[in-house]
Amino acid sequence: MAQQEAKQRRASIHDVASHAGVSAATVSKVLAGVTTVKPENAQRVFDAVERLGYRVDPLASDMRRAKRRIIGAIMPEFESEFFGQMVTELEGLAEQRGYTLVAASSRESEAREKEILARMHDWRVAGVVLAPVRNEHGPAAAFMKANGMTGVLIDRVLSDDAFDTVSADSAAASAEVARMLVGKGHKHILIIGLAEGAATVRARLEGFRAQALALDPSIRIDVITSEVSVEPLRSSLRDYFGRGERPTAVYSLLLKGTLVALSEFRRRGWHCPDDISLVGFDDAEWMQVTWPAIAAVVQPVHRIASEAMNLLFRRVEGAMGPPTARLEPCQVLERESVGSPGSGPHSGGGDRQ
Amino acid sequence: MAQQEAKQRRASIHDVASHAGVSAATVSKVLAGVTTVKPENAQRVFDAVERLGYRVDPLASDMRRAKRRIIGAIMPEFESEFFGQMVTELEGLAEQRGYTLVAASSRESEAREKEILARMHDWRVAGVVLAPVRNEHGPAAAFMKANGMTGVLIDRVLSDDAFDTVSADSAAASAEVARMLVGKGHKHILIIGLAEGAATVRARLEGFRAQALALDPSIRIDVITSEVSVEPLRSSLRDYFGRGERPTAVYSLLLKGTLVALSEFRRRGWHCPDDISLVGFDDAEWMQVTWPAIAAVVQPVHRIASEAMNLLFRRVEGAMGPPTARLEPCQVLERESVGSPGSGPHSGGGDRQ
DNA sequence: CAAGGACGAAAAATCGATTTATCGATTGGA
DNA sequence: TCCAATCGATAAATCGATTTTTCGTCCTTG
Repeated sequence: MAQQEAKQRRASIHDVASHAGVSAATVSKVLAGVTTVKPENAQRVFDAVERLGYRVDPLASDMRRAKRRIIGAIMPEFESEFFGQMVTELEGLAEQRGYTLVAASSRESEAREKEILARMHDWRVAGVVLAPVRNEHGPAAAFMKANGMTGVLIDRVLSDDAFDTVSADSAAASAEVARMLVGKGHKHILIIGLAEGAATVRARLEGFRAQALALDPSIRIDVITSEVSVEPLRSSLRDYFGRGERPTAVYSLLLKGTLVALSEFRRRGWHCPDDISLVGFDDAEWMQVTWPAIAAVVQPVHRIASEAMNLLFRRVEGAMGPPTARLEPCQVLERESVGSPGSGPHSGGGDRQ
Repeated sequence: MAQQEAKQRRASIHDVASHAGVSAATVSKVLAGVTTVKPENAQRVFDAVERLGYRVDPLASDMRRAKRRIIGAIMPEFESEFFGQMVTELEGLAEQRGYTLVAASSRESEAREKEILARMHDWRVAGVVLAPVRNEHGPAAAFMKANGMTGVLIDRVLSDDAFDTVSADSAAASAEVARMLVGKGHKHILIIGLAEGAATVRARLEGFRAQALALDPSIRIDVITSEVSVEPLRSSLRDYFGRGERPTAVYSLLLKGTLVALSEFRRRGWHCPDDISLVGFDDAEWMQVTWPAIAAVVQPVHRIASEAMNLLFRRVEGAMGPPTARLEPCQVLERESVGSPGSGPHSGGGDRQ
């Protein structure tokens, strides 16, 4: 029954109307749950819907409303666990409310980010969840403002004067990492990160530095950053170690940095935590199955996603008022990659101290 | 200029028409590149478009065509590198052709997979790229057939009687792994995998077994599979080692299995490749920065994605003919996790041999 | 000079739903 | 008994494009 006509063309609201012996307007009202329809007619509509296997065409349905039931999501990439989980969460939450999520990857390019946003504006999306490539002051956010779009900024942002923001509490998490490392007796720590991720990465850096120095003013903290990509970071790190610098711990402010640090350790034959300790911002599944397991800061993906969607839908429904800036707490997982300096077989206090 | 009216409502084709002093139909034709328009009028249209910042509304534009410029993508998950890259690739390819990609995660559930598909059918997508949870014979593919949808199946499929399929050449890659392990002298090899991924995983298994036995008929190959999830696999593996089984190499047919194997090695304090060798199907960035780097089969994500899109668009444009089944070659990366049996310090031939 | 094309553009139909305006029938009150 | 209010449902307008049809000119030709 439903099989044969499926091959042809799908039933429209008019087909349902004629089968039920009512007008299309009545069908629309019945399906919208309006009560001013005679129960008998409503039943005939439901029967016809059932018989024809009718389903509302979301595209046609959205035509007549100003805000369409589409949410856009723009992430810098999909390849990492963090953003992968984020998209999964956002998609589920959008679907729960009857919205369709259109996700796109800016591939770490601000130009592309803006283009995608323009295309989403063409679609007249109800709202956008944007994880900016750089920070909240980029061209994408500006475009959203200029065009009166509603949206929420996540991840690489701290606060904004136009949009709600939701991020992991990088500073607090970094302070906890500092307590952990200083508590273990580390007095020379290297921090690696990208300068580009401005707001958030700076928060991670400052959160760590402030806490570490408060605990031990004599501590030495070196910082290596790269402007844009990861590769310069790798060579800087190589130079740094090549100069004979021997920090007893490394704190990476981003996942790719953790990988770079690990591969440099490999090159030099250093082992964690005997030769050097390592903590990374951002957790990944593999980190707990390696020798040693890598200590990491876990971002609350689920909370960030659901808070972002809550805030977004509040705005979509017309909520006014100043933008809010939320920080969700992270969890710091202490694993085997962190030890006390000088406790390993190779030991070595380095050239300083 | 463009700023102020942006806040209000966007310019429609009729606004452009009246500004240019022509009809909406003419505007549509000019933008579609029809040549039967007087150059003078065409210029006026372009000017008006420029002045108003007009952009076609894709939703309204799609209303009148049977096949809409939307492509659906359904993946079992977004969290792994493979599917993350896949979505990125697919999105880029769809965009190149002026299509919008709507991606959704089936979260490894066939029921959800079918629901998503039904929703995409509601959107009247031009085509679907489906990476089925289980294989090509699931309810999702059946739904697509029953509803006359056009689509391409990827990844966990071998061939289908209705849809084009594109997968990594699992069998060939596994044969190469077999050559590698047997060549190193391994005579007792354990294979772990999920039974569920039927077609592909079976191809990986058989591809390995056939080649290994061809090279050395006396070789012992044990197989541990779990029906659905990874956890049973973990406990089976634990039991297996607990019984005193000591294969000299493990070949994992899927990424999660590689993680499980690594974590079991960890529990027992075994090191690669001294105590046991390890090869995994599917590569990940972290695998080359661990001690040791993990040997892996790399799937040609880029080729799979672009082949899938090529085939899909060919069908969207009306191409007929029997479905094709493509297998794209993988690359096997031999890394430090693979050695010769008995060469390590702990050595140990196990209880058999 | 009238009929037949050719050309360019406007008018109108269409896609599939939602929403507003309208209409007919029933009911109530004066 | 007549007008007004109420109820339920239909007709029509709308959303923003595309596509088909129609229409008016100008040109050509017998």
